[in-house]
Amino acid sequence: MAATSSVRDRTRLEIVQQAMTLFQEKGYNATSLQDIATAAGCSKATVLYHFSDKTGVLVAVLEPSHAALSKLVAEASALPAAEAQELAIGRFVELAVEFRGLISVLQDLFGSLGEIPEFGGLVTEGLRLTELLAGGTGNQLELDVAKFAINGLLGECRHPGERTDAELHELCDTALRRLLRPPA
Amino acid sequence: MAATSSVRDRTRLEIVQQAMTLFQEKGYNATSLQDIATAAGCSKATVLYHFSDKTGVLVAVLEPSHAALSKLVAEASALPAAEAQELAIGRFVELAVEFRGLISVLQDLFGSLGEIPEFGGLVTEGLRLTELLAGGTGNQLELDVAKFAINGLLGECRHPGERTDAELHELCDTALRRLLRPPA
DNA sequence: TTGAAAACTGGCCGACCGGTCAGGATGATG
DNA sequence: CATCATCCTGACCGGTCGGCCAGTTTTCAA
Repeated sequence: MAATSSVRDRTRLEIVQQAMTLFQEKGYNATSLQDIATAAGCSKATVLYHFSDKTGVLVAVLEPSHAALSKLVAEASALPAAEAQELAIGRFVELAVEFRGLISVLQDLFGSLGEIPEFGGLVTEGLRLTELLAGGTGNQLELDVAKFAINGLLGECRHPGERTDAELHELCDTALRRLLRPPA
Repeated sequence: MAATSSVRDRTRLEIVQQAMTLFQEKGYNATSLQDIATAAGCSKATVLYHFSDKTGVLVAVLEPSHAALSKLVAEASALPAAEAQELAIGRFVELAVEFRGLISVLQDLFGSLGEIPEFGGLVTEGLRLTELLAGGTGNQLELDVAKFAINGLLGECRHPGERTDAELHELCDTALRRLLRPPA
């Protein structure tokens, strides 16, 4: 009974999907509410009827990937350092490939992400992921290299097409394993 | 006789310097012509008197770093692959540190850089740098890893303060040398 | 000193932005 | 069929943006 797709749900879904596409193509800031509304086949006012404001649309677009990241960090955190690093590398690469289109959206907002309360957790989990990738050592250089790795990976996923998922996966896996030293 | 700083040159310089600071602090898109004018102590119309449009200010701000990149690419291109790679790594790291503040500006514009004619050369030279860093091999994976490296380095230079130039230099050098295999 | 060229500015314009609101259309329920 | 909540929209608002232009001020050489 809960699975019936109400009119509400259908419209919301259409808005979120079209917004996701536009955010990936033009970036969050360069996409207007009118753009989203036109693509979704409704009026700008309708978008704002379903979402509190433009940020609300962004939160909905990013929700699945955010949840996946949270899950990864939680699982890896429960493991010893060495296994946690191994798990983090493998699953993070998978995640990056799966959500490759959304990554440019994130990069577009890196400076202002912290200012949106809904994304406080995302920032925290990003930092936690850095530690996991660094292999649990407190070594500052290794931590910074891990951040370097994340940046490289995020940047690499930006340019669309041209690369299959398999190719992207191999590239990210290779680069991460060259960069990240196993923990001492 | 050519070195006398005319009124024109003094105002232009002030505008460019203030614009550079603002672009670094808030990003290009988030900085308005009025912001630049206020910081430079003149009116918005004056900014547009000295520069054709907002893009013109950006071109002037980026000109020194663009020139430095061109020089690096030109010098390295004249060398055999192995020496070219070595030179490219060392000098590119130095460049990144020297212009670290401007890098966030570049990243802010990565999607739209190609649309500005003045920056066509910059994009071309970025691609050429990729080849040089990859060690001249046609190997696609190594080329992609080189791009990965550039992205990581650019991303790492974004966050201001906190890291001294020396620390940033060490980090970038370490990461690049781990990532980039010497040519076969 | 003077007059033309260079430098500068206030005020204005059209476009677009995110967001609000009163009211019309639609669909489920009795 | 009537009713009422849900869904949706056109019109509008205050604000910011990049850019333009007519006209004033400053500079500087003759």
